[in-house]
Amino acid sequence: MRQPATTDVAREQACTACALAPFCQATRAAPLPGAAVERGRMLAPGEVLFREGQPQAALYALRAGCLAASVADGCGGAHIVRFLLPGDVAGLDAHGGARHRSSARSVGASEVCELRAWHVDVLCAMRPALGAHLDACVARELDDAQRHAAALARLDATQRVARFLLRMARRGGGGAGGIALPMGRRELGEHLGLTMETTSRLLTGFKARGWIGLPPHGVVIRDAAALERAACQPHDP
Amino acid sequence: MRQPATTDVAREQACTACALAPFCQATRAAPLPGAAVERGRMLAPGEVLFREGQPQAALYALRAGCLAASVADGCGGAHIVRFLLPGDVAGLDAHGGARHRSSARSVGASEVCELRAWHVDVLCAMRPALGAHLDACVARELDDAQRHAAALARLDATQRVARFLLRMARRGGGGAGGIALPMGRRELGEHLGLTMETTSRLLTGFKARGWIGLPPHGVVIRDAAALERAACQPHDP
DNA sequence: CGCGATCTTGAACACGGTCAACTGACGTGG
DNA sequence: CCACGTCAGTTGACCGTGTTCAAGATCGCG
Repeated sequence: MRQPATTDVAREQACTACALAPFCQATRAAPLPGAAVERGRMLAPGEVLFREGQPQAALYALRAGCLAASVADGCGGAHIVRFLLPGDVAGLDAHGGARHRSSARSVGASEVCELRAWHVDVLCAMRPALGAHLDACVARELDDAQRHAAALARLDATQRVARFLLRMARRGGGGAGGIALPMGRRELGEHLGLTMETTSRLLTGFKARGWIGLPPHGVVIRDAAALERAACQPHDP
Repeated sequence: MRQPATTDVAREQACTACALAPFCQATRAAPLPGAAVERGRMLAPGEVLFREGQPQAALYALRAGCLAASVADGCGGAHIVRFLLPGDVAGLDAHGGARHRSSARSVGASEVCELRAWHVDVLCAMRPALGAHLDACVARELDDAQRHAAALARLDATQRVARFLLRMARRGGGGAGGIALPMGRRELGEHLGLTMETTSRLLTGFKARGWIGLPPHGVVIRDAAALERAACQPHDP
């Protein structure tokens, strides 16, 4: 739960559940033509993987660390649409088009595998199942985005933070005992539509009630049932 | 601008810009095998086209009227993710999966064309360009959803309403002079993350400043520049 | 040790929600 | 034809949540 767990163990865990596994030599029984996935590119903290409007160069599978996907709000600000954890794919926002519609930035240090865009096209043309797999990934992102919008529109701050923690836990954000929270309070707020201050207050509030623990750069969930309750009923003191 | 303009003229306008045109006999030079699109199914006001969790039966192209796409918020409420206008496609949320992840309800009376799901698969397998076309439609929906989330998270009520009006105008929600607003204030609020009252206040506020006119079931934009300004700078009296 | 960034905590304010009353359009039935 | 009911929209007064501004705590790092 310290800084990004870039051990070999963590990387291999990510690979078995990686969304690009069907494209990857390392995890396939039947080999694919050509060396599909280029592995192990490192990203420095804050480094930008791609930016809104840029032509799509590749798909990226996150092996270790954490990425933030964001879109500009047209008024000088940006909203973090989602956080990517090991095993997730970045760059699918350009699927069916040629240009990225969102940006991706590394939170802390990260490691990604690259699958060149032209390679994606070639492989999907040869194996229709691969194209369908990507379609399913995009559909899941669409569903995510719509549910996120629904949460922003209808839930109060407490519900949003509680849901976020439960979701991170369900996604296995760190496995043993605690969830890793590599992003700062400000970035958390930029994702949940809250200010840094409100986010901080709510987290310490949860901690004060014994629902969570707050080690540095992480969270441990102590009372999931209480969080589930808070995630649904509005206006709970 | 009265009730849904279900004239033949309006229908044909929708057809030329329809997102399912590549699948439709009526608009293609080169015919497709089989009668692909079944045209002209009528929907009563409030009628549900499909619901979250149901298996996907078809894609639907809206010919006339207006649909509301919504997702449940998990707490007994629902959020309207977007409004569909003539020429838009409904049902793409199940692309790459088998079940709908959102619901679609008719606002007022509507008319849709159906393209059976199995037919979509067959045609996409035969003509890869058709599959790519649908991918592009899904990508646009994803982008829409993410920008909508950004607006809900970072913009105040005035900015959201102003943007909504400009967007509707840009989408050609009714052509000559005025935009059709078939949905009620409540539904408008359910889309913008506001209450009926706030939505009403802001619209009448815009009208009082001469920025818009408010005929029944519609809006006319009188000062687009002022709305653009309001859409960006926050907290304007 | 001291500087800077991140996080926490406090107090006052304002935006938008809530509750409530009122208006006007429409449709039904006496 | 008007009385009546309903429903969508409008308007007003009040209040609460989350923001804003500001000060202090905590930690990492040179």
